[in-house]
Amino acid sequence: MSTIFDESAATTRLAARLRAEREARGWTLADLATRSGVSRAMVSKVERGEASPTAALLGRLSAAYGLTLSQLFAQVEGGGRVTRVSEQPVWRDPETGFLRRSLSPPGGAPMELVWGELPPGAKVAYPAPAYSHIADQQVVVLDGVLVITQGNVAHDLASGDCLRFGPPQDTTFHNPGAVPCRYLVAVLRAADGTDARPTPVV
DNA sequence: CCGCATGCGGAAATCTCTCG
DNA sequence: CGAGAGATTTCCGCATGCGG
Repeated sequence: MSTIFDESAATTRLAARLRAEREARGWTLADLATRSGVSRAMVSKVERGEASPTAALLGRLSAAYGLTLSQLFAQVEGGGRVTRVSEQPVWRDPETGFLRRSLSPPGGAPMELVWGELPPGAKVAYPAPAYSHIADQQVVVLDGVLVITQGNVAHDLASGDCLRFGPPQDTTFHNPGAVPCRYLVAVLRAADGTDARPTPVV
């Protein structure tokens, strides 16, 4: 019985991706733990698929790699110009039920589209480093209401409203409504040529 | 308020690799 | 082949959120 997506398969693929990224850099678990601020034990569990990382944890790991979350979720294979909905990498935050779908076809384009669904009352927090490799990011709300808080500034968004993100700050997505909030995110990656040395994370 | 489930981190145990 | 060092996994306890 195939659903639109398979979350356990997505978790397994993400785990493999995280390990591959670490090994490609020649980092040990301790190296990654130091750079991301996540404990060695937790990194090990996530890489083995024994723990489901929260959005905040994934944000820290992707920042340590110098990748956006979209790049982390992107399938390595591919190259077509169309990704069918059944092929789009999906990830659900176990803590909040937040659903994230990478829409853009793989292939390294600097711009990526991401689909988000936030359950009623749900709140997802991303640490500032998660945005450190993004040149520009804009969010448009499709259905429901969304409150995006950056630093100590809250932006109330309703259907059709669009927010352009500022410089990297701790950011919270909150759906204060009674129905799920659906929104679209356009991400422009920072052009940072050689990524041999990711920006150190505070 | 209590019990349960889950994410998380510290410390200990175990495994792997290198060198003499 | 054995010792030592480093890397990885496992165990255990704490914190938090949720439902009854």
